[in-house]
Amino acid sequence: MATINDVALKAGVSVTTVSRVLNNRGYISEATRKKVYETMEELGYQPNEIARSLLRKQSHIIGLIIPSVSHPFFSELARHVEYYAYQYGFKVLLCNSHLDPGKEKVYTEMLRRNRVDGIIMGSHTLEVDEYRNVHSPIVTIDRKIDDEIPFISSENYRGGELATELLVSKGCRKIAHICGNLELNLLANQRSDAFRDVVTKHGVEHVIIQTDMNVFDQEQYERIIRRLLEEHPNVDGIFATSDIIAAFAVKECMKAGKTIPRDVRIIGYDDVNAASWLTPELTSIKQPIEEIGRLAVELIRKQLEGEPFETENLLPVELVERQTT
Amino acid sequence: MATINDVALKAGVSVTTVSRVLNNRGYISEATRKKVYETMEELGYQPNEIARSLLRKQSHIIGLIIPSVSHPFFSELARHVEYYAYQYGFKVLLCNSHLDPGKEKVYTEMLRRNRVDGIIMGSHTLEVDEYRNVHSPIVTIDRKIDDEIPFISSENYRGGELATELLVSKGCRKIAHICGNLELNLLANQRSDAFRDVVTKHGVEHVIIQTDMNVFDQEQYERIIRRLLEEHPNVDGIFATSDIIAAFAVKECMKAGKTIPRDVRIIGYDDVNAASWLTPELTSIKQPIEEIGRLAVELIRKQLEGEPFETENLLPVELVERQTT
DNA sequence: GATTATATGTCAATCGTTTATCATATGTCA
DNA sequence: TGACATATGATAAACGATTGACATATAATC
Repeated sequence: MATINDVALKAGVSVTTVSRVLNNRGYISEATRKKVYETMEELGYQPNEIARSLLRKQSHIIGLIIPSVSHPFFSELARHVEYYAYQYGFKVLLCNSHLDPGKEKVYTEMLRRNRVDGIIMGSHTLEVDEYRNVHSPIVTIDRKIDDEIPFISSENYRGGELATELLVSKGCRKIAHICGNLELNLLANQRSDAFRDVVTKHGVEHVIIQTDMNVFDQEQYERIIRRLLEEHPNVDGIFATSDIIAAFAVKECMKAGKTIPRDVRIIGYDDVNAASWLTPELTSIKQPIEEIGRLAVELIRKQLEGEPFETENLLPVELVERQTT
Repeated sequence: MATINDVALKAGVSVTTVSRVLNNRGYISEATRKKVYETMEELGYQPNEIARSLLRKQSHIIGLIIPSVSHPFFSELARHVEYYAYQYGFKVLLCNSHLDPGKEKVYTEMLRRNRVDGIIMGSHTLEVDEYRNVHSPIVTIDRKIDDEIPFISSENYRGGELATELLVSKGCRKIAHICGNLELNLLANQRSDAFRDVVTKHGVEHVIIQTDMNVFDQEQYERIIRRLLEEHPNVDGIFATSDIIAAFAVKECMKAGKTIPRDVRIIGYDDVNAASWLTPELTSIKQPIEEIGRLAVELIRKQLEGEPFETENLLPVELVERQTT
């Protein structure tokens, strides 16, 4: 593979000159500039970014740690992160933690060894101290670590409120709430707080069920929901904490011979694309996934450039009513 | 950030010794090894992989270029690629081309500048020559470039056959086939060849409709299918070339008051996770996505290590019959 | 004719690591 | 005693670029 030396040699100029052309600094005549570009073309020369990174102490790489790209929410998030990263001149290193603390730790170390410019953390099984040990700019999605590390989240409490209020206002008398693991210190848990509050306020009967949030075990979802319907056959409203869970709820309800939304009203969360692929189309609480992705990259950039930035970033959510309520 | 020099200084040994510990070569006493490890721990030292990459001329990074991670097929593929890459000690750089030839070109150049060890190409808008210019190991998904570059695909013709035969055997009299852009030189187009052959063989009436394969324009799908149902109200079988398209077909058919599978039978392709989230669950042709991902990484590895490898890799497909047929 | 802007070159240091070479110990074994 | 194995160090080159300092040459400008 051609080096800057080869280019200089072949073009009959010095490496300094080639470097000047490459980086647009100092005086360069149009003639040599052209000559150099031609030679680079002929040799198929591409500057070695690794050498540049070493010198500049900037890799222009952002590490993205998420539970799994195959979860619709994170796959959409990853797409937007990649899109905006690219706009700002960053590349994205993809890491799926599968919510395994060991893997998550190893990934943060790997990213550190590779001197990434920043890390976007969407998976949270680590202890607070371990985040501080990372030493490079971090942005956290849906979890507040401390007052230093910026995080992005949407109005989870508001979302839970909107969802629950909707079910109540539609006349549901017994509402089930299916959420992720409440042990994990996630801001998403505020949705469940809101659920509890609203349902209590209106004196509506309710059930809360926790899952592992593990998309790969789809059978777990089926099992949990089937059990819910068996133990509480009179449930007439379900608020699921993700659209995927909601989709399974729809499926199991229909299997049980219930008509949606007549017998059971169901609302999901996130409003991923898949929510509108379903029949009936899923009512959901929309998170601004694109904006979350954009902001995450933006916050890394601001930290790098020493610009001031907000630590708390709460984005608005929105009720999208479709056919399941 | 601590360097190997800092470690050596603090541990009271030479850099050579630290390097020997780090790379497990030469003689090292247990005592110094321990001392060095402790010092690294204290300093939070992580070796600079950029410097290593420069010297070793190996970045241990694989570039993954796909149309979009938010398309379920590619999001699952990306997850498996990342998983196996990690097993082999590679990292994954994510690139979404959005099927834009310009972006795809720029991405291959970027990956080249970053000296990635290999590229997995799942997006194919480039000319054959441009693949050859990449110079690093490539694996292509679903497209054959030439006799040199290895590609992975599944038995597309067989898949098309299975799908079409199923619809015919269920008694469909007029079958629609919705496929991607047949201009792109993709092996997936063989599904359409099979469709044509089977349908002709049985003398069954049929329609073929092309789409842009652009997931982000979901309205396009809706429009296309709505038009199909208007212009050919007597269609009683639909073979879609992706599960997403099939999901929209299900939705539009139900909107048109048709019962599935009584009035219209629908079969998708890929068998992504989402296929079983739907109600009714989608019949589909299953591609071995995990194996495709595994093999892709494996083929990069083999090229790097100079091991012999197969150029043509055709993996088996499987009919998964569910509720839409 | 002196000054200045433009254009290019040489040289060497630097980024953080690895590794080869050579040197220098000490300890062990025949 | 000599030959080896073990353990560590000093030194320098290399990976591929960038950059500052300094030199030199031509052309344009006052």
